[in-house]
Amino acid sequence: MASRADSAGSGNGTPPYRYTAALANEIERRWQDHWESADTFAVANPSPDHPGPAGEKFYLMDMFPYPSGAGLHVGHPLGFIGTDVLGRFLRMTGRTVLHTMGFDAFGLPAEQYAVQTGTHPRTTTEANIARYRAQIRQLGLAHDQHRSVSTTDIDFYRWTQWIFLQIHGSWYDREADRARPITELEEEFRAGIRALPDGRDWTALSRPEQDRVLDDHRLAYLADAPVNWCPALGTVLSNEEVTADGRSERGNFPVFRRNLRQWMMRITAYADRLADDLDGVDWPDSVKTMQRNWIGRSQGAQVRFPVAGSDAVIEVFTTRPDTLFGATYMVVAPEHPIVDVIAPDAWPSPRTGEDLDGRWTGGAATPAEAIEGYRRVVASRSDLERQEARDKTGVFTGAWATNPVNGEPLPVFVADYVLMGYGTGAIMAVPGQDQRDWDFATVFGLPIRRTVQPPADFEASGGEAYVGAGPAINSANDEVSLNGLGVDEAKAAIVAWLVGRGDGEAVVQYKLRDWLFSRQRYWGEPFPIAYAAEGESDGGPSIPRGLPDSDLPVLLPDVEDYAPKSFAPDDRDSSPESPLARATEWVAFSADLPSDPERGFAEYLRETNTMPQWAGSCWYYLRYLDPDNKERFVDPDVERYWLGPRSPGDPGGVDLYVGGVEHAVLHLLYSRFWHKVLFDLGHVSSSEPFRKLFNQGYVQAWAYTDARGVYVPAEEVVEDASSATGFTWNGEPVCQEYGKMGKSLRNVVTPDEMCEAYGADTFRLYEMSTGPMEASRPWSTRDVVGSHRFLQRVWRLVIDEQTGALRVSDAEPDRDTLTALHKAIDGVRSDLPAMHYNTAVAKLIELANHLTKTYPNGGAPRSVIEPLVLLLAPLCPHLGEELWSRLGHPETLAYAPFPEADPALLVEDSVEYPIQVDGKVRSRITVPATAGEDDVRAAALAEAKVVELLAGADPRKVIVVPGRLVNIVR
RNA sequence: GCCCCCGUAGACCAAUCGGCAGAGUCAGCGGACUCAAAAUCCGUACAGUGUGGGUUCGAAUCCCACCGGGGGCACCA
Repeated sequence: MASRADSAGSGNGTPPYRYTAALANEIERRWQDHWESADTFAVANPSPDHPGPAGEKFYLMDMFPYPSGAGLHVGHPLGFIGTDVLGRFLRMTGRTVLHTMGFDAFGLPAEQYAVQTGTHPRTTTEANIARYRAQIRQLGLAHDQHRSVSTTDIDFYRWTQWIFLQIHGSWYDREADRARPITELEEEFRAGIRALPDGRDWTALSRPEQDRVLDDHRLAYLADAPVNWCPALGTVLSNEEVTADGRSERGNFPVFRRNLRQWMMRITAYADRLADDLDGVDWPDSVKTMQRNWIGRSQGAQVRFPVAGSDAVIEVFTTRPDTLFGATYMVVAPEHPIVDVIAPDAWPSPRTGEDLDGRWTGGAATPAEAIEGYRRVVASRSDLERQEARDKTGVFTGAWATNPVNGEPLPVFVADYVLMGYGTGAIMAVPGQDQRDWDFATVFGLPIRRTVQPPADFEASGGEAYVGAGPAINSANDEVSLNGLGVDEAKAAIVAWLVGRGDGEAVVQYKLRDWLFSRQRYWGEPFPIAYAAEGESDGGPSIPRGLPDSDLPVLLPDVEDYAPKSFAPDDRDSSPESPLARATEWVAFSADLPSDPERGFAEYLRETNTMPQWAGSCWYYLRYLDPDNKERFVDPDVERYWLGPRSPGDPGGVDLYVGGVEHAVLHLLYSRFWHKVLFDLGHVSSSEPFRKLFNQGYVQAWAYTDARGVYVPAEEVVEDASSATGFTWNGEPVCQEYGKMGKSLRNVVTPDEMCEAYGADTFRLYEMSTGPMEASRPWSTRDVVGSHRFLQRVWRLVIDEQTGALRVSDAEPDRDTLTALHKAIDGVRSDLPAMHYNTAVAKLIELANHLTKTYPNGGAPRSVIEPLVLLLAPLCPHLGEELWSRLGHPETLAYAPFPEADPALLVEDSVEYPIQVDGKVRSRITVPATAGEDDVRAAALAEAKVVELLAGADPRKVIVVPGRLVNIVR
């Protein structure tokens, strides 16, 4: 590495004015300073005295980074450089570009560092941000620095708290299908326009009772719900933060389901809109699919099965009501409360006369004993174990339910393949049409009845449950028959019948759960919420009270100890305890809260949880628009200008949002939800935050392990054909593997090293030329020199390496050179906006190579060199500015017009056509570019080799593809 | 298990509508410069597109099956 850095610098024989790393660094510093002092990339908002920038606006955005202590590696800036190239190109084509970068700075690592060292997380965070800013600055990114924000800025999180209060102060009106202020709901209750869900009279309720009714409707609410408790982290986590195998995404610690009282966000109210509105945004299909899967909408029916000898009714959700006649048993989740209601004291006498199947009872003396035993087994298994062991287990509850379609008795089981968290936590089991039910029925000796006719060879070829389409069979009672109907018709028919009898109805189910929004951490936004210290007048649970806007921001208090109470990773019975709870001076305060009007001036206790890291990232793109606004989170006119819909049906939003696909569900779903709440409440004019989303690829890297499997420093590994693995480190063979760049794999390369060794422009060019923006690609330090050589050639075309003088001439370029230039312009102009930077670079290299060859002793025409410099400038802005200024232009080229291709110069004078005979290239002809199809055909048929091959016979077919080829079929 | 994406020279990557497999970079090879080396420059070889079928005058491109790699979901009724 070190030797490469030296070699790219100036050596003894190096000409004095060569474009070396040292010169590049000097140029880059100078232009970065210039851009900063001239405020080149600042962009103004429209205002009454300033109607708005002239060009059509473009709001360009990167997913903002978390400023980690490790700093940037060469993988991080890939997207940042890509958006910068696009932004610079758009500016040169007359667009008004808003591009800046902020920091997502709340979160665990700074807090964990604080716990270890006692340093305040703000200190660490600010130092990391400063380092990031310096690293980003040296890359020459054209950001409007005035608009940069950090989620940890008090000025920023004040508005995060304000938005929380908006959400807390809202409810979802199903009829209007939008959120409305909770005060309007209260008014409707008071006026009697809207009935209370449980039929009580609003005016007869006490104030705390009224408040609890309202709390039940709020979009942010406290709930005792099963949450993901991570003892090792000492905090609860959202569903999205838990991996499929039941561990924390951060740290990979065990997570347990526990009932705890926590803040939730009613994102489920928006499930339909979040799914449907994906149709209107320009996002990758993969991300849309992931969000749709996560929301998991499915159409089906809810059906009620009465329990024999009891008032209890088991309600099930099914997507296949057409198979109702095939139900042969039922299953409820082990945690389902109805289990305790329906289980009889003793095993029922078997209906058929023989003894109850031993497999059903698990050998227990009573149903209660069997259920208790099974619950214990289930609880002791982790989510991971449950998924690995997919053998069906369960136990009979002793209860029988009645199938509403035919009155058949169905034994009711508990089994952990039915989940409490989905649907109603109970199913009707149809083994004939569902593989899971088939498996369970096989284990427990339950009957199997087909109600959909499988194909003829289905069972012969080993088919078990048949889940495909087909005519219904065995499905009729005295009133309704499904037999012969297709699946969809059968569903409609049976649902209509169920509805008529009051036994069920069509419903829609979602996998999406409400969003767990509180964390037991220090380094996050405090909630603007308080609870009456003396409790509620009726002695019921405390009611959370929103603080008035005038009390914002609620500042994070200083504390001695930043750590939440954490526990052994597998201590499932531990309970969370927030670090803020220990800041007793901060927690207790006196106030006269408007949200608690009856109490008057009283003692309150603050909420001691903090918000999750997602809170700030849910709306930062709005603050970029108006970062200094003291009155509002964003001025409505400013929001409408940058984000507003541009045509009917357009959702509005950021014009291009670039980031990794890892946020496909979490961040992108949460921010869409917040944005829609703000839209419903009239605070923003756009109904979606991000009109277009683009997922950039990752820079990956090779890593090497020695014989013990330990990672060795990748930069010290050499290729060695004599080694069995092809690589050696200190002479010892090492194995190559491919993965993320990171400290643990010992393969980190930093942009700082690259800037030092080659300059930022070389680094930018290299990253952009290694592949299309959406592709992941391996990092290869030794390849960077190729980009550097190209920039040296460009430099040499303009500047004499010996004297430093300009080498360009005022000569007229020849026709070939003009065509080469205009082809390059044409290509680059279409490649850059498509973010096909790799091919744009190739076209620039081609042009530079043409010029080098055509003008080997200098004197390339200024009329070609200047467009070349402008074409290169978005990719290599420092070099672009430097050459532009040396060519005699005093103004920055950041807003110079991007060259346009002259179509007349794109066409060659003549075209060479390959002549295929029967698909094989046999000959070539050259015809004038103006030749028509008939001329080309005639010329091809007259060609000597063709005449010879045809031997006088008429060809069967002659295909002329204009500009491409001729194919003659004999 | 289900769904999605991707397989092109030694490596990274190009190839409008199906139309001559090659734009560019690295590495390789040969040469110029040099006492020599580095740097720089010039020149150059290299694959028939993962495999097997199909459609077509013509397939990297479209269709089917399989193999390999990556990602997502995963007992969601």
